[in-house]
Amino acid sequence: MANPDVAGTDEAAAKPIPAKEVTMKEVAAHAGVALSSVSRVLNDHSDVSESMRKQVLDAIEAVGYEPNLLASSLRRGSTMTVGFIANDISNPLFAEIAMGAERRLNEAGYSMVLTNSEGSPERDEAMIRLLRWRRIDGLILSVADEEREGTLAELAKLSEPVVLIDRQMRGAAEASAVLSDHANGMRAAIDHLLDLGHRRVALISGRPGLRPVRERVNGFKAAFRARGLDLPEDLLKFDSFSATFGERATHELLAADDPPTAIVAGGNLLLIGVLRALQTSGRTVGTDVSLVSCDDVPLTELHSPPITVIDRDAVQMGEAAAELLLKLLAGGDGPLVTEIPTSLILRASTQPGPAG
Amino acid sequence: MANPDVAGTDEAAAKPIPAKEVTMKEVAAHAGVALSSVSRVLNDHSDVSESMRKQVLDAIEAVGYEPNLLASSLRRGSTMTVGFIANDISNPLFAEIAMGAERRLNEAGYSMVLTNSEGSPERDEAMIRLLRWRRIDGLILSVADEEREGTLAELAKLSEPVVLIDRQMRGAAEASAVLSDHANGMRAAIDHLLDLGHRRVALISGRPGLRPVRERVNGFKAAFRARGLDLPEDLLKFDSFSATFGERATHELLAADDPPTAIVAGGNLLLIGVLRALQTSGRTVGTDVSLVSCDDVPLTELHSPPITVIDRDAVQMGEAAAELLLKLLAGGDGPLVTEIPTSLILRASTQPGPAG
DNA sequence: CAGCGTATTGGCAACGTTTCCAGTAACACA
DNA sequence: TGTGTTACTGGAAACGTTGCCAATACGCTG
Repeated sequence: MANPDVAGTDEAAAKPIPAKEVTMKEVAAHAGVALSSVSRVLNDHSDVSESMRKQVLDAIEAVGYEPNLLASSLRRGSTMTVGFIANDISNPLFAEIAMGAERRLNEAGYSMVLTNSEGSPERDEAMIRLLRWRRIDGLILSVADEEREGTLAELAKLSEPVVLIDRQMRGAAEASAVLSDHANGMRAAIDHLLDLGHRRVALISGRPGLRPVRERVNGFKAAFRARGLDLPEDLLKFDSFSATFGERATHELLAADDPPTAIVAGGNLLLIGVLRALQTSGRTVGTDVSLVSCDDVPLTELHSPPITVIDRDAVQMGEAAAELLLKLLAGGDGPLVTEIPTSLILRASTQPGPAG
Repeated sequence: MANPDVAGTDEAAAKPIPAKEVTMKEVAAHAGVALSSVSRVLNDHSDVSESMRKQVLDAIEAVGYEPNLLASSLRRGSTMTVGFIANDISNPLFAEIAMGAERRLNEAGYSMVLTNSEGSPERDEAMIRLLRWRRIDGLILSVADEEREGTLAELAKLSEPVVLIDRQMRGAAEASAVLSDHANGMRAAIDHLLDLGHRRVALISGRPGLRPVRERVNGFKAAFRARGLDLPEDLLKFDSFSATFGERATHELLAADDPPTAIVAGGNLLLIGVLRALQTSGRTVGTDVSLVSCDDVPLTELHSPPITVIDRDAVQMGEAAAELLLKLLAGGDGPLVTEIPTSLILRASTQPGPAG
């Protein structure tokens, strides 16, 4: 009576028919065999006769059976699922990392659950917890805040293997990670600018709470120190990795008494802000102000003039992360670390400076 | 004896201790109550005394209980999970749609599983199947091929609600969808170019197998027809939505006898190819060839000259998709369709043409 | 012909939840 | 004191799998 008109009418029922799920039990009944035999066929067990296999497969076909991965995972204790927490999927860089990771994981039979923390540490925590409750087999993540206690606590409760992307966390000497060599990349970029005669070099970046920032600052400092030059402390601007901050910081820098002759933008969103600011303040990239950005995106290549960048292979980072995780899942013991190189791509946005 | 040294040694064991999972059973035992009471507390059932609630919550705290969502979902018959299949996460457009959808779904207590078909219809199918087997409660997707039989078949087997993003599928009059109004956007863009005096207008796009392409072509034709002008059939190039095709098509167009004076790129990847080709062939955007692209990305705004685009709010599309799905999940009956408007953003890449 | 290994199959107890149904105690009322 | 009601609690059966163990049949050896 819940479904008075189940029979007959070919008019599509308003409410989808509850449609009792077809289970292995129905398959077994239809084939006239035991439940366990169906299971054996489905899992390619060795002790299955050819006739049994055929009988069961036919029955599966006949009744339209579809496995229930929830039940299977519950029983097996493994979900064949890996979580991926990105702090901003809309950033093409992360998207590429995710792609690389997913491709490799799929090859190995795992599927990937991608979630977005939108740069919020609270969401990081919530996502880790949720994925843990869903019993993922492993986790790849790039936390929004390396210092956050809550995140560390949530991770500590996770007994499955974890691989960090470009992050290092305290009390997690045991954490596996894929790290890109930002320090050397930045070192090369600053050397290049210094060679061109620039001395007033600005760096606009997110907060040093994150490894990429720390490493880049290290590279930055190293380059100046190596030549016995003073660090232009007043030109280092740290806040968020956003376009709005990039714009604000650039305006501040340009308005100062002794403005920079070169600017390094620490990410593709920051770059957008920097370019906007340069444009509205009427400066020309290259001739008025030299410019270096981090990570190669379409904009850097197609801008006029094209923009010099510190690049790295994001897809490769994702693949490497998946690779490490798979090793750990196979029982390998960590921590495992892969370092991804960076390279400096020279373009017309970097031109000789005052002393050059 | 599987774990001879479980006790005592604080030296971290090489293999993580199997760590028998803490279940509701342990909570019940520790609190000295029945399993069902623990469940009632956890699910905020009405008939629970205050003392019982406290007792159970304390026990949960004490034994460090964590819910097993697999078991819960199996029993309940609902996973509170929605699948999202994108055909290219690395495209910022899809990333924004995904963000919008996830945000809205999270508010409603659902979590989103994002997967990437990388533009492959086979992967589309595999993903739909996998998500079905994982017993998702609903699906948002943008298929790679609207005609593909296999995809239709997989979708037909899915009894949960589905919302398409910018797609229309045969035999799925019953499919809910979020559609953007590409036809009017393109119509406006072409009108604009015709007003400027362009007659030789080229369109570079993916294959007409996808709704956005069909709709744009409709808008394109409508604009010409409305003025009694002949359609420049030779300037319509359809293949893939890739940068390489954009580049190849542009070279072909420019090399022809009567090259276009304006080009419309049907997507942000195509645009990259078009710009590369224009650059290598020494044409200046705006003065030599007018240019219109679809979807506003950083590159279009910051290019010199800035590029005129047919824009739409991608985040809003994602939110709308989630909204529709939530209505369907709440028992509303479909099909539901939301149309998202497009708008033409005029920039310097479109300049007067020969007849203007 | 008894005995035994081999190959295959069936039965059943898990996995960790939720939910229905009964049961209990306390209490008020007649 | 018996009865009905209310407010809670416990027990047990699901949900759809998998994997262990026992059971069966068969062919072969001694």
